[in-house]
Amino acid sequence: MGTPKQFNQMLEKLTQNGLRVTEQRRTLVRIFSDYEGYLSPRDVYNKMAKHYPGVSFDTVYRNLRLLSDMGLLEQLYFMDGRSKFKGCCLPNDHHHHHHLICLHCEKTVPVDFCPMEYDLDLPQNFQIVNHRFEIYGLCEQCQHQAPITKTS
Amino acid sequence: MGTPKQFNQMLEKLTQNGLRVTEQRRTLVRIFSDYEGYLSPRDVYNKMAKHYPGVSFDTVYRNLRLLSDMGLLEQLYFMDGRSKFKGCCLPNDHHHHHHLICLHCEKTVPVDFCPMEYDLDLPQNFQIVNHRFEIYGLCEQCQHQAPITKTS
DNA sequence: CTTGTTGCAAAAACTTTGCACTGTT
DNA sequence: AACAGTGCAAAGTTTTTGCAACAAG
Repeated sequence: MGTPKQFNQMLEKLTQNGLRVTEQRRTLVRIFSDYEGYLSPRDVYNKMAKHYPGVSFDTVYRNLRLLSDMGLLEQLYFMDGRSKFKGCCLPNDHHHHHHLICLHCEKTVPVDFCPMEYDLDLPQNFQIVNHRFEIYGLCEQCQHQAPITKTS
Repeated sequence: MGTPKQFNQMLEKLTQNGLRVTEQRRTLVRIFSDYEGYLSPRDVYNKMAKHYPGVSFDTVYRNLRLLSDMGLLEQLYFMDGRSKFKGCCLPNDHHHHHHLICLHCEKTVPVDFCPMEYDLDLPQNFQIVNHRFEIYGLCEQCQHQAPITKTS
């Protein structure tokens, strides 16, 4: 997940959409372009609070929502229902893909394989709208340190 | 999803685990053996309340949790994070499988295809713990009546 | 009778909303 | 100067917990 490139692209897209670039938003964008995994609203709030002791939760929520509506962030509900955000993979890489997700650090690795490209032998009468495919596990780093986190 | 067979199996399993069969639990089990899709805690509460105007939410929650811990119910967080439960497919059918899920009525169709059986060319160093594969769409019935519900 | 289960009430966690003030443009 | 964005406080949801009364075995 590129740092300066993604950072600038995200800020640009903000102004393109007629949004103002406040310090809070700049920080938010920084946080996500510096981190290649998922963060919960609370994680984000904590990171934000280091720069702005006075940030409020609702600002975090509002901006997370805004940025994901705008396509800058990807929101995912984990298997256990927790809401998480991460910076979207860059538009260049922006072909359809899925992710390996580390249960411990929640960083991700993109996977090109998509089950929908195969002949799934699905019932004819079911109209497909969408699908979801995620692989959960432990990345190399976390395999050594991690007490196994529960999956769901 | 069998009705009387599943109903009895579920009650049996309750007593096997040393749990008491209360009217509330009997009703809960009935609800799930009569319905082949996912229900939210609130859905369940509403259905329960028809039989027991005085049921409390916490009883619903407690029992949903108990029954899924015991393996009688399957809990799933949808793509939009909503928590849902459904009766587990019977032990006989209980080989690994995934589901088509109707976005409108939330009924399910099992799918035998599992992406993990293929050679996914994953990074060697990632230790897989778990995976998730779901296909969302509209079942035949709902294709005709349904105003498309948003997916996530 | 013993002990698990329930309903109530209250609280915790998470997310959203209204409003006056502030900071970007 | 105009108005989008922020912080605060308050409220809406969903889920959990403590406790006394109750009911299943």
